[in-house]
Amino acid sequence: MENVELIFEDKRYEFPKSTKVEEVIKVLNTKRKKIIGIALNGNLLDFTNTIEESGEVELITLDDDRAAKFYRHTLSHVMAQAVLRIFGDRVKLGIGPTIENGFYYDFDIPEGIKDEDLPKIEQEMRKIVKENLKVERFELPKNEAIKLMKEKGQDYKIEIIEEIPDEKVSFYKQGEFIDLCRGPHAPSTGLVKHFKLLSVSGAYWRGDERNPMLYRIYGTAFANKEKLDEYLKFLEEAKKRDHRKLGPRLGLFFINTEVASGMPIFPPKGMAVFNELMAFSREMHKKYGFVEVMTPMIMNQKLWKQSGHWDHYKENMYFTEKENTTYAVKPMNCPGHILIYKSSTVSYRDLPIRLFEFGRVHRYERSGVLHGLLRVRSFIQDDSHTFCREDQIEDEVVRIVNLISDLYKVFGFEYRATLSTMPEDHMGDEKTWEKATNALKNVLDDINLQYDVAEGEGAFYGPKVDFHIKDVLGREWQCGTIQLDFLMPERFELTYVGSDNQEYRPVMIHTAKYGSLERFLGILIENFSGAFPLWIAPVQVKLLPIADRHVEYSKTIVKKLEDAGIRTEIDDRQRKTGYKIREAQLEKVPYMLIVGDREMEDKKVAVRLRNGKDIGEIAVDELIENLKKEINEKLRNSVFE
RNA sequence: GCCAGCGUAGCUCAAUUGGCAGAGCAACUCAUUCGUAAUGAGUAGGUUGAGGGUUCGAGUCCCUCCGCUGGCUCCA
Repeated sequence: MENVELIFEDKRYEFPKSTKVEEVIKVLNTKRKKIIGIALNGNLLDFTNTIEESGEVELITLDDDRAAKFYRHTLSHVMAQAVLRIFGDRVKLGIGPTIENGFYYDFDIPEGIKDEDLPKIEQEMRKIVKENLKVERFELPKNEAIKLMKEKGQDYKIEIIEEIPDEKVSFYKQGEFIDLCRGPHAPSTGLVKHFKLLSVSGAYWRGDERNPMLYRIYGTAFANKEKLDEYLKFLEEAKKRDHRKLGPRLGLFFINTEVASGMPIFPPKGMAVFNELMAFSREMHKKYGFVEVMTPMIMNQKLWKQSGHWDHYKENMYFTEKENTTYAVKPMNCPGHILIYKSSTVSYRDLPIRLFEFGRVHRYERSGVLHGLLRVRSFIQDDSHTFCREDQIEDEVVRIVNLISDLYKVFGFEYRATLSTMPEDHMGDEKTWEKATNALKNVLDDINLQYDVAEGEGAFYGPKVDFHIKDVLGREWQCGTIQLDFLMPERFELTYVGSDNQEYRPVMIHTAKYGSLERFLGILIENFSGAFPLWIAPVQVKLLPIADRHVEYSKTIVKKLEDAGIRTEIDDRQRKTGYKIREAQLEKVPYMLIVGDREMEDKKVAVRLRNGKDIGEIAVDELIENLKKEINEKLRNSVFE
């Protein structure tokens, strides 16, 4: 019989091929407790798997990060088992995978699941954990597997089995519960004690809204109680940083949902932040060779028919009518920029032409998807369109990637890049799409930018590279985007004159860097929990005179700071200093300047930071110099720290 | 849009089984002139998201609509 050779902690072991992992662990392990599985050459295997290849083995104990894959998966089965016990056999199972920080399972239940059912299900789950059921695995040929699922009335499972290409499929069994599953799983239900069910929601079967809606229960689970509590506490803390709470409280924005859902309104403080963000983006665009333009908000629908929006984007557009003519409120800025390109004859010497606009766009979004500033119906994009020759694509895309990464660096944001390919609903032929997609792919590979591929997620006119940033709960939001487009130049018959005096077709690169300024601001609020870096803080300095007799001197300081271009306020109300400090701190004002008799005497100010640090007395000129440095260099921390 | 939950003063939250809508903070007035996270007293603030129904009586029970939250779908 064939043997396999395993290396474990520098020692060699031999086993007959196809030995069960459970047996291997018995031999390898002497003392370790709570072993949940192994990694063989980095692949996760549970107790029920067999060893089919030689290689290096690691034991995975419950506290190993990789253990979560095992016990969360098992918990989704435990949850399904509990649901079946409570609601009976008419429950049909959908899918039940692990996710970041937890797991879920989708159920088809005639009477539905309500929030109040969760404690009941959780209780039954704890019973199953207590029963400490052994988790077993078996394989069946597909036709027998289908027969088994038919007996159990599990229609959705049959659908899945039919699509599995392998000859055999695997099942996992614990007590009376059997589920089609690839694994891996914990060795028994007794090992997975620290969990909590979080919410119920609807989810279409296979994510398609033409399919029936199933009930999805989300849960979270960790290796020990401390980690579970820590995560639950994190969720609580995250709520406090939610931009939808913080933003209005800090006077940054609000949304009047009765009048205009998804259309944020910006009072002075929000506008101050907005202006800084725009000024910075403007500066960067200039540095990277873009020129700023402006185009109308409302244009004749025939423009949108020509661009392809009418055929592929109509559902997301707002329309208005006057004098028997239909106009569209722009959902994108590209057609406007195309008009600018077409307004003169372009020579190959003029290319690339890089047009840039802070364009306000309106897009109809279904009511259920709106989310504070992160998902709105009206927003400003720092949008640009580069018109260039095909041989210039690479340079231009690299230029934009650099611009985006320079921009994000200042905020300290990490991003994830994705390459989105041709969607179902698209313009143009597949050959053009392939050309465009490969062009983008080549650039990304050349500059060594890591990315995931998002199949079918491209824009209707071309493939794109998106930059995603996380919010406070770890949800990712698409911000920057680079879209390569061979099709709109075609539809608008854009041309340039080559050196041979012939006409050629340019290529368009659509991009947004922040993406939507609204969305970017929302993410900023959450990431800094409202305590912005000095350069974007709406109020940068607040004067806090101790008594009325200090107000006049304080106002001379306000004047000095304002003259230096620093956004300054004074709190000259008749309140105690402690009260004023508390308020300024809750407003997250970066610098509080306290002025009393001592400071007036010394011709100085006492500086306090919003984190509570007392910097002591400083001369105003020296303070201004330091603040200017902090602002100009866009530092994220105080120069006094 | 779909599934589930929620909607009381500007904000945070109370209101036994259906039985007189209330508190803190904020606002306003007055007093207080105060040193690193809340000075005191007083005043005002509401068609309980909207509309309909059941009832002697509805914030509370039922229906419809609007909005929000978590997901799904869609997307910057």
